[in-house]
Formats: sequence, C-alpha cells, structure tokens
Amino acid sequence: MELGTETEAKIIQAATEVFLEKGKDGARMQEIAGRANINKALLHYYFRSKDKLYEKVFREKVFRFLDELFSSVPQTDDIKIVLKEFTANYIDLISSHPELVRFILWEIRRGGQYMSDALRDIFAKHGFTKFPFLEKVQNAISEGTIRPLDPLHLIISVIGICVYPFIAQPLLENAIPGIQISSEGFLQKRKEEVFNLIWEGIQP
Amino acid sequence: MELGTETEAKIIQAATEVFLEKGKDGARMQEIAGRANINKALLHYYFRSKDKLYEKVFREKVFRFLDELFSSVPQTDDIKIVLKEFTANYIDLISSHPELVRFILWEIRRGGQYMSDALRDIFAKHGFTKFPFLEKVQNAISEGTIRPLDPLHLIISVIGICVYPFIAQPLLENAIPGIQISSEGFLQKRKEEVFNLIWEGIQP
DNA sequence: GTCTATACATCGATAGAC
DNA sequence: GTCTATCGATGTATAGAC
Repeated sequence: MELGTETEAKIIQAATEVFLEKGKDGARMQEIAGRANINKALLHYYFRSKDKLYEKVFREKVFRFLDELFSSVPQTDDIKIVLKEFTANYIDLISSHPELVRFILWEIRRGGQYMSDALRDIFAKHGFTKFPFLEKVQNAISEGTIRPLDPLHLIISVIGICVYPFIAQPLLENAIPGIQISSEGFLQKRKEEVFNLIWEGIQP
Repeated sequence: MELGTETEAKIIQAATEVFLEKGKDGARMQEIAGRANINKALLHYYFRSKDKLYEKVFREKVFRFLDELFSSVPQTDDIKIVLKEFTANYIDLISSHPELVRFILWEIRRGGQYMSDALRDIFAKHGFTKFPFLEKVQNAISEGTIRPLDPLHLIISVIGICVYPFIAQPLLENAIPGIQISSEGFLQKRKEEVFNLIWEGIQP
C-alpha cells in the first residue's frame, strides 16, 4: 500500500480534471500531460494506457463519493429523522461535488459496470447486504409509522428528487432566469421542500 | 422545406444510433457510414462536418421529444388529473426512449446550450410563456386544493421522480437482481407509487 | 450523387538516450 | 524517472473520376 509519488498525484489530479470536463473519449492524453506539466511518455510510464488511467481516476473519485454518501445515513431508527437528515446530507454532498454528477452520468450511460462495482465494494466495506434504507422503511411500515408502500420505489424517488436538480442544473439555470442551484438560498429551500413532500407523502 | 433524400434519411438514422451509443466524441464517421451502407465521402457531401451532423441529429431528436412531452400536459385545470396523467404519460414517453434520456442528460451536463435552445423553440411553438404546469399548481394553491408550497420545487421534484429510474437504469438493473425498469410490471407499479407519493405529499 | 483514393492532422503508445 | 522522437493506426475531410 504505497502513498504514490508526487508526480503520480499530479497526473491523477490533471487526469481527473480533464476526464470530468471532456468525458473519457473527449479527453486527450496530451492535455492531461500538459496540465500535469509532464509529457505523454511519462503518462504511459505511470499508467499503462488511457483505459487504466481512466479506471483508476473513476474508481477513486466514485468510491470516495459513495463512501461519504453511505456514511451519511443516520444511525437512528426514527424514520422521520432518517429521511430528514439523509436528504439534507445527500443534497449537501452532491452540491459540493457537482462535477462528479456528470462523471457518473457518463459512466452509467456507458453501461454502469464501474459504478456497479463501486457500489458492491462499498456495500462490502460497510457490511451492508441491502440498502441500509430499505430495512428502516420496512420497519416503519410494519409499525404503522408510515403508510404501506413499496420501499424500493420510495428510495428511488427520494434519490431522484435529491439528485435531479444537479443533473439538470445547466438547463434549469438557463431556462429559469435568476435561479442558482448551488446557491445557499436554493439549497436551503430545496431541503425543506423535498422533505415536506416526501414526509407528507408517506403519512398513514 | 425539402423532405430530404432517401440517402439523407439513412444517414440521419445511422448517425442517431451511433451518437446515442457512443456519444459525440466516441462516435466515428466510419461507423456511421458503414451502418448507412455508404462511404465516408458521402457523409461529408450531405453534411459538411461531424459537428454539423451531430447538431442536426441532436436538434431533431430533442425537439421531437420535447414536443411530445409538452403535448402530453393535460388540458384540464383539475390538478389531480393533471398530475396523474402527466406523470403516467411522462413515464411512458421516457420508457420508450431510455437511451435518448440518458443522452440528453449527459448533453445537459456538457453545458446544455442545445437543450436550452430546443426548449425555447418548443415554448415559442406552443405559445408558452412559462411552464404550463406552473400556473395550474399556483391556482390549486390559491383555491386550497393543495397545500401551500413552492410550485417550482414541486415541478422539479415531479420531473426528477419520473425520470430518475431511467437515468439510473443500467445501475439499478445491475445492483438489484430481478428488476427490469422497462418491463410493463415495473412501469405500472411505478406510476401508481409516484402519483400516490406526490398526491399525498401535497394535500392541504 | 456516388464512388476510390488520398491528404493531412492527431491520437495512443513505444523505443531508446540520458 | 524523465525526456525527445517517432511509430502505426485512425480520425476528419477533400480531390477527382465516373
């Protein structure tokens, strides 16, 4: 388990920037080398190919993101607190890594294999056998805290509600004058509206 | 206003396929020519460059999609019917073009200019001055049919809920064994769960 | 309009000096 | 480890015969 050299770190840094901006196919090894202030040959010395470099960058970025995401699932069994905190944390997390959304979208469009692998790794690391959410929702239904519903669909909806504004960010900011998705004001309001909609939507 | 030749249609068809599969940068003119059963030279005869061809394909595809989407907003003022029909229609529409959705979203994260242009054109064509939804929601709030909330956030949430399963489709189908996003069973269930969550979520 | 042949640039990747 | 130089493949685009 090495820490990696300084040059390696510079390459990863530069590669991340370029891959995020241009996508895998649009990215050029020349540009990555340029931003890292080295030459192309050195890129291939450290990482064997463009594919390997991309995989390394993607895995690292996404793994950290998912790790942070799943660490933000509250420990309590109180479904109201779980939902409130998770949505707020999730929105905060995404808003502080807006570029990453594009990266992940790109990868999913390509088939989503890396993402699935990363998810599996995260599950293994945290010892999950299923979405940590799922069980809490099922329990809440059994106890009658929330109305009967399909937990899987609820989770999909919650994630969709949280993540969509950031996916559509350029479009929304272009189509709706004055809106600023990443502004503190919008995020604050968004968290309230999201939680209210979901919470009211699942009352018995 | 010509109808275009048969060859032109073949090219558009092939180009659409390849661009959707590989993205703009990943697409190769050679492959497009191959699928259209012509040679590369003819591509440049009909469309001057790869850029022009891409723009043409994207604009056409997206315009039709948005046109269909906005045509599916029900005419009635009954907010319950509006929501029920719109979500159902929207989910149906997306499920019949899942690759297009992922493509559009990726394109949006690239800057979204084409999309914004297309949106503006659609608004102009239908004579909208704002989201047709917005006014209906505002009226429903004034009449007390639904609780006070921010209409803009509601719309964002509704769209997010509908579209997200298809964005994450490859990931979901990989991570959750047995799930089939585009299957009739899932879609049917999805429509019910989505409407229930939203409708219950906005009750006074 | 459609083809073959080819120009020209750029890509990822490698060889070899230091 | 780091560089220059360059390879072979492939990309977009064009010239010119038919």
